[in-house]
Amino acid sequence: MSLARLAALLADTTRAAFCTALLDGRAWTAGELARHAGVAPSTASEHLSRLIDGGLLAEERQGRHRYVRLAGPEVATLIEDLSSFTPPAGTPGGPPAAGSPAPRSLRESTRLSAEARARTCYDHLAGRLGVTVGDAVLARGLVTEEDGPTLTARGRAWLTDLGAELPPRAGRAGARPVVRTCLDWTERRNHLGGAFGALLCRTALDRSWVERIGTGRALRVTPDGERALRELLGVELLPA
Amino acid sequence: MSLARLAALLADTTRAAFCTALLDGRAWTAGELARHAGVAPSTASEHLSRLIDGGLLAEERQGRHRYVRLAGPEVATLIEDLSSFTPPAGTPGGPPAAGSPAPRSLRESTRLSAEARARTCYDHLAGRLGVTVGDAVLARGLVTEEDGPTLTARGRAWLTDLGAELPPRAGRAGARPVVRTCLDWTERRNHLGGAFGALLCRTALDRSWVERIGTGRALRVTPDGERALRELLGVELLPA
DNA sequence: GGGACGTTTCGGCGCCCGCCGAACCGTCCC
DNA sequence: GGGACGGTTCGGCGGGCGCCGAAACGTCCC
Repeated sequence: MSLARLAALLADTTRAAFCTALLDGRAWTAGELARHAGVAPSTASEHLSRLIDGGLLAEERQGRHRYVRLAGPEVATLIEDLSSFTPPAGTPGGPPAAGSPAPRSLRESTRLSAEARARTCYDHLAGRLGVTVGDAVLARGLVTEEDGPTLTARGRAWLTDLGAELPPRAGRAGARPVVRTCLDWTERRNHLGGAFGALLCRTALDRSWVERIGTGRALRVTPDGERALRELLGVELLPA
Repeated sequence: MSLARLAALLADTTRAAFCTALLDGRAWTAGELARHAGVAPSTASEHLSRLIDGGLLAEERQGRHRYVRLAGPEVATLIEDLSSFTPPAGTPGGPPAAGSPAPRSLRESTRLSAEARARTCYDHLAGRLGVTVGDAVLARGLVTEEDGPTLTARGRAWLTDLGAELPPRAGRAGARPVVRTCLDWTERRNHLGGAFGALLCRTALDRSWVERIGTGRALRVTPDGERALRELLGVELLPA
């Protein structure tokens, strides 16, 4: 596949909307995506097939449902890179954004504020929670930003204490970078991505420090989570 | 500009060919690009205007010529990222590649072999020279690949000895990373990019360690360059 | 001034692609 | 079995976009 072909996959507003939606890291059904983008199910179906053929999405069939998700972290990174190339607020999937219509319903509005508080961004933490954790990790010297974000020896030890382990090839040439900064749409500041960010998020979910709210990308911090944040990172969360 | 709009700029084979050509880091005239891509000058003109409007290219008018180049390192990185996403040999701008027609002329063939030996990849070194330098820098501990490529203290000292200086904000959040690996099209291995790679290339050109051959991206290593490589990096170049 | 040349603007053509609705297929559940 | 529902396939429509050639504009050089 050529550069042009790959770009063409993302060059359609509907397909782009699908990909941005899938940036939450979850699997969506074809119908959900169709409604989300405001197109007929038949149209969505065709788009999905093209995105899958192109290797951007992976599918998983369950009964009469067709679940799709981003094919991998590289795809998420690619889409983030492209999106962050042009952040003039108001992009679909972006922040409430001046100039874009205000949320039309109460339901919509609570969803937005929940997502602003804490959510996933592909496979890592975002929203105020993500930015706060990122700041704390930096302040405690677990990660340094000298010469590009890097996990320090201290950070490595911290992970070991935590009982969490990075994938063996993380950071090697061609593999996923250990630490990546990712521009947070709602906070307009960086949060942590990369293998380290993903590991943190996975750990937090595994240990029930955070839970999914409903079917979206929004998260809730549990009491266990608040305690863990305080003890491990010295972070005191503001009340919602 | 939305994700889709940005992608649409690269979703056309002609515009993609322009961008890949411009990855050599030089400024091309509109006519050169038109001939390179095999389209009428009028067509090329329109494409260029769109790419410039979209912020991917920068233009500079000189007399009756319109010179264009990539708007910045971020653009180069973006295009590299997209291209490297799909390296099934035979891509335009890629390696000679099995399945693609062999070079049709002697001129073409010598150009290709010169580029395979040494060339620029946007603003850093590529080809066998680029890969060799990358290996040496790694072997001497100037750069480490633990946890993502990073410049070491030793590398920093080496730069000072050399009298070369990184831009002040390099590596900071949002700024250009100091070291980046970039997949080499001809060698199928990584060479060095990022601010460090660019600095090396600039220094080499400034001090006449390498020279441009003709108007393309190909480079020639000068006798001074061979000496510098030997003394600074312990590299012995193979005869062409 | 005049000719060569690089570039741009404008019409016009043709194709590709995204969209929908209708019909159909599978799965799930009563 | 039958109905509801999610997804897919197909035909057809419309718009956008890339292409070219012709004509015009600017610059450079004789």
